[in-house]
Amino acid sequence: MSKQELVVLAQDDADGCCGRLGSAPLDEDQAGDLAKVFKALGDPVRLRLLSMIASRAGGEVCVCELTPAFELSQPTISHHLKLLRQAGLVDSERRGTWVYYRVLPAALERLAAVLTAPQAAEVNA
Amino acid sequence: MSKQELVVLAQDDADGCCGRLGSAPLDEDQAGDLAKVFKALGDPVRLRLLSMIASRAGGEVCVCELTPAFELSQPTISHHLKLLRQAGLVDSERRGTWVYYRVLPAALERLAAVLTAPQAAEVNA
DNA sequence: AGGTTGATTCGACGAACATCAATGCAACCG
DNA sequence: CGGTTGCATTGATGTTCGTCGAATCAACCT
Repeated sequence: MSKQELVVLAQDDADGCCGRLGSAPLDEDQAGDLAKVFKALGDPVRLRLLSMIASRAGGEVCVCELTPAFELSQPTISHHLKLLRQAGLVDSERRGTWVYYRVLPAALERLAAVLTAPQAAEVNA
Repeated sequence: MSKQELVVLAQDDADGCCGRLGSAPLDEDQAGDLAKVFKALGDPVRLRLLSMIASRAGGEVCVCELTPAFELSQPTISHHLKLLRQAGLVDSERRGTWVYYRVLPAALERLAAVLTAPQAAEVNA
């Protein structure tokens, strides 16, 4: 089920200091990978889906619970969930009849780290 | 120059607990506003532009320095900078002949906060 | 004023995207 | 087995987006 996720969220920051926006200009590859993830977040429906999954106590939400929360067709919701999966933000698991989605916290953390300023050299006040 | 920025990055978190993804499902408005910002980040060129601006020690970068860093036309770069501006991520100022861009750190911080998990109620291990 | 350089705006075009109806696949149940 | 329900995939369509060339605006400099 969790086939091809993006690597940018899984890498272990081996090269000293990753891809923080404020540390050094991103090269094309880093920017391309990161852009795919942010693009996945750049849709209201996907953001709501992600927040519905992330804010669930048990950590898991059934698709059967997500779909009726929107005034969109079932294939459309499925499509958005697929994009969130391919972005490496969530994972899914089938248990019997139903499919459950779960957030991959490491992905969100890494993304937040990218945005966190490394209080770069006195941002001249 | 800094005309219409999005409000989502400027609000002061008055309503108890903002729009953290893990706290509660986002409503349509929150999701819509946030999506605009993430959409602005969902392009490799804009990410590189933002990182070039953010990683600059002085905090400011001249457009004349950004444009030649890409194999794209000047209008295209200007367009991307405009989107970053409208997303409330950067601000620009004209000084004489040249225009300088600067990151709005609060915007990035707020965005990072949205992605930061509030270690919600025991993510059942 | 006229000319030059830096930057934004405009108009157009192809690519990518969000959406849906129809179909396909998987698991349950009689 | 055949029927039903839950979810994913396919194919098609209207919209948005990224890009460019051309035109425009802003500031400098004779």
